[in-house]
Order: sequence, then structure tokens, then C-alpha cells
Amino acid sequence: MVFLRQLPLAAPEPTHQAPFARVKTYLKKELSQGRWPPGSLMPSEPELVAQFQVSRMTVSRALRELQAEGLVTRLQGVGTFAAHLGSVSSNLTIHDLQQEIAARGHRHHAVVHLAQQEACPESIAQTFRLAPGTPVFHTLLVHFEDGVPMQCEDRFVNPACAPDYLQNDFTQLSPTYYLRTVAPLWEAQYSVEASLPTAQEAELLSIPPSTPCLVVLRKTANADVPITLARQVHPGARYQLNGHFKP
Amino acid sequence: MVFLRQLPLAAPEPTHQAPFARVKTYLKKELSQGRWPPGSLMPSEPELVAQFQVSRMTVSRALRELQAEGLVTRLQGVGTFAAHLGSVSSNLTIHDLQQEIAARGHRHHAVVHLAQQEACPESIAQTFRLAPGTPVFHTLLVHFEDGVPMQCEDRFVNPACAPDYLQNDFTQLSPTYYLRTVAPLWEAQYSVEASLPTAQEAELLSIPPSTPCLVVLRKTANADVPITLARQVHPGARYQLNGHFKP
DNA sequence: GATCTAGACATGACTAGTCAACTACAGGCA
DNA sequence: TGCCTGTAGTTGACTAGTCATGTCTAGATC
Repeated sequence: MVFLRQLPLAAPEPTHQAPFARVKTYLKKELSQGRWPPGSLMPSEPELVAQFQVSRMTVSRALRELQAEGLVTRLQGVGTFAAHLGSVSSNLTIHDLQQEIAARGHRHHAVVHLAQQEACPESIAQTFRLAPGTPVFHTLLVHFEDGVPMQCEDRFVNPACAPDYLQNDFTQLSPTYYLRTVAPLWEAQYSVEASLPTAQEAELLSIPPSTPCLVVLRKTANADVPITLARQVHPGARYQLNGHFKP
Repeated sequence: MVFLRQLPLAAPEPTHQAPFARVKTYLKKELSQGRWPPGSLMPSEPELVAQFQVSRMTVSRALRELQAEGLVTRLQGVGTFAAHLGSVSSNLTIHDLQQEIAARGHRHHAVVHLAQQEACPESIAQTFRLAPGTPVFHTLLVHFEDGVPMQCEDRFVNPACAPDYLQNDFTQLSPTYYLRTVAPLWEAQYSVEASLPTAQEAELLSIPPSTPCLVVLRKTANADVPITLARQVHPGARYQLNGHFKP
């Protein structure tokens, strides 16, 4: 009995994959070899059913997942087409800095330079769609990795979404982490650019004002209610965004 | 007859969505309201079957898609759990610059400063896993948007994957576009950082050498065969990476 | 008390068939 | 010629059930 349980470990043949996966890998392989040029008609569901001797649900699932991955385009009543891969977007992962530091096995701490309620400046009011002068929370933190300043985070928070925001101890708990507990799902817009730090940022990060920095602007909303607007400045030499894309 | 066809246009009730979509939106909504804290057990498939009066396949599809979106974690034999959203990655889209310029309705052209075969430098050989000295293709282009230099692209290409690479007219056809026709599916690794341009890059981009630049390093492979290694340098003030994340 | 085992329960995958919605095309009709 | 219509082909969604696989636990056994 016991050794029977071990058999699958001895022979976990990768060839023995689920039928829907077999269809998927077949189509992926043929697509990667250019069998169906972008935009051309691919085999219909009934054809694949006949070819693989599986039910249409199985073929349908394989094709639906390929569509979700952006590899094919499907049109009801017409057919399945090889996708134009021109607009395939790449996944660039932006992790929470604190978690990233922890993943490297390093020590994180933060210094709070500002944590207060203030009247909403004109520029923020626009993107928040609030009246200028409305009270908002404003924090200015510097995050350190093993004592080295890695990020200067200037953040405005909508009090309506996180009334207890200022009560947090940001030296331990990152704003991102807290905000996630308040609104677990959100919609975010990012922009990443290279620019010089402001004089204040350069001082807080202990870098010369001429150091190029990676600036991430992040605007977060939950069901059309703006939550937070953050400007995160990283010294260029000390930080990288890493991404990976696999079709 | 005709007006019957128009009826759906008159009442395209969003409430009348497919059953699997109803289950999905229900779970999404409850998740966004924190009904199931991250890591906690969510309703099982049979429970949702009873609640929505649909078949298990339908519930299963809804949950599988939520899992693909990273909103839930499923464990065979155990159950479905609300995901820890800590490591959710954001979608930062990196478009092909040429297409991006076209999308803005602007004019693109490129200047070729280098397009030759040369012996593989030591540094490239490592990431390409080729012997140093093996011939590789090397191109150095500058892309312009309405006459303004936007990107300096230094690229090495594996001749085994694209023997005709150097025959292309890169002033019209971007290397990315051509490489896609050669190997339509690929795997890519990116890294984005801010740094100063080299003296040559500064000159090619007509910017002072002290201008912070956004540097994208991209390594592309097709089924473990390295295809290309590119360094794309953008003047910080003229370029932004934009991303959008929606769970 | 430690170990084994059977059952309960959960997800994973699939089948065979149905109904619906949509598109394209050929053939009929004015 | 131009318009209408029916039909074939395609995807979209679903049902009700089956079998497989994995986890956990309560109870039996040693």
C-alpha cells in the first residue's frame, strides 16, 4: 500500500497532463512556431474536439484561457484567431517596499517626518475630486533598508476612507499595508518616471540633489472613491523595478 | 421583426449578466467589503451552488477565474481562501514605443547609428549563454517622436534566432516588431531604473549628460533560447511608464 | 498514547448534451 | 441589381452527473 502511494513520485510524467492543458500546450506550441500568423483563422472548437477526442467544454476552456492570456482573439459566430501580439502588455511587478526588503532578509525601518491633517492643496483637490481646503491626511516617510534610505514617500489620504490613518505607527506598519486592511480591493493608476529629487527629498534620502531618482506616482481608488495619492522617490542607484512576462 | 432586434439595445440591463459572472461579482463585492479577511475560509463550491441555484461547473468557473485574477487561493481537499493581497503585482504596461507614438497621433522615425555583426562581448556572452567571441548582431538606434529624440536603443540579437535581422530597414520597422514575426511568443525579463546616460547616449539624445534617464533593460528568450538583450534609455522628462491595476 | 484507517468533504477535471446568440453566405424575390 | 431570408457554422453558457485527488478528522487498533 505504502509503496503504491510513492509510485506517482517515481513517475510524475509531464506528458501526462490534463486534457485541457494538452490542448493548450499544443496550441501554444503551434502558435509559437508561427503556424497561424497573427490575425489568421485557427481551428474551430469542433475541429479540436475531433482532433483530441475530448468534449467541447474541455476545448472551450483551453481556448478561453488562451484568450485570457491574450494569445488568441475569439469572435462569437466567426471563429478563433491568432492574436496580434503588438499590444501585449508586460507585467512589471511593483511590490510593497517593506515586503521586498523582508524578502531580501534585510531590516526595514521608517522615519516619520510628517503625519498630520491639513487643508487639501489645490493640486491634490483636483485628482481627489474634493473641494480645495477639505481636510486630508498627509504623511511624509522615509523607508530604510539596513539603515540605508531607500524611499521617500509623500502621501495624501482621503480621511473618508481611512479615518484612523494617523493613529498608526508608521515606523513599523507601512501605509500601504494599513490601507489594504481598510480597503482590500482597489484600483490603482501608476506612473513611473526618472527625475531629480526635490531639495527636501535629496536631504531626506542623504543623496546629492543631482542624483537621478525613480519616481513612482500612485493614485488609488476604491469604486470611484479616491483613497490615496502617493509620490515615492527612490535613489536610482539603489532601486530597480523588476518585471517578468511570459505568454 | 426589426424592432425586436433593437430591443436588447433599448434594455441592455447590466443586472442580466451570465450566472458565472453573477457569482463572480458577488464574491468580488463581498471581498472588497472585507467580508472574508485575507486568509480566511470562503464558501465552498456546494454552498455557492445552493445559494445561486446553479451547477457546480458554473461556480467552479467563477472561482477558477477569481483565482487566476489572484483574488482567492484554492487548495484541493481544503477549500477556497481569500488571498493575501500583499504580493499582488501591478500591471505596468510597456508598449512598443513606435506604437505608443502612433497612438498619440505623432510621427515616428528612427536613426540607425550602428547595425553590424560583431564578436560577442564578455558581458553579453554571460546572459546569452554563448561563448565569448561568437558572432552576434548589434544595433544602436535612436527613436524620434515628431523630431524629438525619445529613446536610445542599444540591442544585441542572437543570430541563431533571427538570421535576417540586419537586413531590415530599422528606420521604418522597429526591431521589436521584426523580432515578433520571427518568434511570436517569448518570455521576457525587464528591469527599470533611473540613472544617468552615458556620454554617447546623452549626445545621441541631445540632452545634457546630467539629465536623469529612465533605463529599461530587457532580456528576451524563446523556450530557453535567448533572443535579444536591449538597453532602452529615455530622457526622464520626455517619457513615462504608465500602469493600471484593477482586481 | 501512538498509529493506522475509513469516511467526510473539498477541489480538479471531464463528458455529453442543450439552448442561445451571432456571423456569413447562398439563394430567392422584387 | 439590390434586398431579404433561411441556414450552416461558430462561439457562449449552462446542466447534471461522474470519477479522481487531496486534506482532515474521528474512531479503531496496536
